[in-house]
Amino acid sequence: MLDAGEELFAERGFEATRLEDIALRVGIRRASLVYYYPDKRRLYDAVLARVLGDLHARLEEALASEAPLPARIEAAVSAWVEFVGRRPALARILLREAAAAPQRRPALAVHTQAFTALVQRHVLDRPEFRRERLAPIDPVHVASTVVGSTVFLVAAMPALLPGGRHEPLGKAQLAAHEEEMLRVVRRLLGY
Amino acid sequence: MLDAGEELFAERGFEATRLEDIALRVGIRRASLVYYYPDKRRLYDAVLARVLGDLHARLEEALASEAPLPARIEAAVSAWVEFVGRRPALARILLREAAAAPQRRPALAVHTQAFTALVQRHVLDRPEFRRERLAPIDPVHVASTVVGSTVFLVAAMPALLPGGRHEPLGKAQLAAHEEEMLRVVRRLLGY
DNA sequence: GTCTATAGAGAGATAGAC
DNA sequence: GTCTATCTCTCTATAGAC
Repeated sequence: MLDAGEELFAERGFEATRLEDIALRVGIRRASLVYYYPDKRRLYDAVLARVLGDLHARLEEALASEAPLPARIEAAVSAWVEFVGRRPALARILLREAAAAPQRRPALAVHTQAFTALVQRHVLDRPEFRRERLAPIDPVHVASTVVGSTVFLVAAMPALLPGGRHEPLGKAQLAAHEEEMLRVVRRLLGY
Repeated sequence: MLDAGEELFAERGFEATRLEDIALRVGIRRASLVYYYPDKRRLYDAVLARVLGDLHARLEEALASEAPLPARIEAAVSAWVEFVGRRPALARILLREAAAAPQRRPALAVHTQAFTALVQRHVLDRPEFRRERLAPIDPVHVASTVVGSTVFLVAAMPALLPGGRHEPLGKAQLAAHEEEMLRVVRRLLGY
């Protein structure tokens, strides 16, 4: 049910997705959805909460290890790329949320806070981080670059490749992208 | 009229945008829109055609100059960043189109062709390009990185910055991003 | 060109049986 | 839990006056 919603909301957007289609994919009728979620918006919220929760858990795992700081950051970037590569619906959902005017994304706002807190706790607040000689770059800019190029690649690129082969993106391309992201982060963080 | 459509389609998406709102912004009534565009989809197509046409013209200007190849490529990247920075609605529209499942973006398909042809003609087909010692990287990947990180930054970042200041993105941040994109392109193209 | 008025379709939400 | 049936609303599209 959340699976069906995740896929359809991602591919069509909230407004264009019909509850009928979600129900059909699950194998029940539209009215039966109400038994689980009182309305469309709450179903969407549940989809968003689940996928972002999963991502959050994965990133926390990478960031909270015992390894030194640069290795932990790189592990988080790798985890991110791998996670999105395996779950392209997240890429599409983030693209759509990013496209919406800021005042039109109340659902996402709650979650972004959790991610900034995560980075704050495991990176920015750490004494090792303060000792790093950083390039004079806004960390939000770094995050935006990594997130933006990854989601765009995962969502848009398969269709642009010759041969008509779509999802999922090839392993080689994903690995190349991961390398590229690591390079960007290393340079921006100045180590 | 195209201005109003561009902004609203960008911020809300095609489905969620009401013709009523577009008409209101123009200062006429909904039914009067029909005099110019027979239906909603054609208005959207016209919006897309205009903004992508403008971008195409700007990029062609940058790519068709007499300068040597690396300089022309860099000019195109700079033109791209500057163009999107001044027209954030394009960023949002591209984000939405990228998010849509491939088979659900007939409108964009026509235009992407024009851009790949542009690159083909002014870059890939040039003998100078063939002589370059390139990193073994897919040019589509390069384009995806530049486009994706820029549109995401322009659309999403203003809201993430402290102070509640939204659009447009500050000049300093845009300039920093442009530098970053140039660096990525230079490295990926191997010069 | 722009309007008012209305038709018509589609979709979410609700009621209540089984 | 899942269904059928229906209500209600919103929005696009159309007709036709000015």
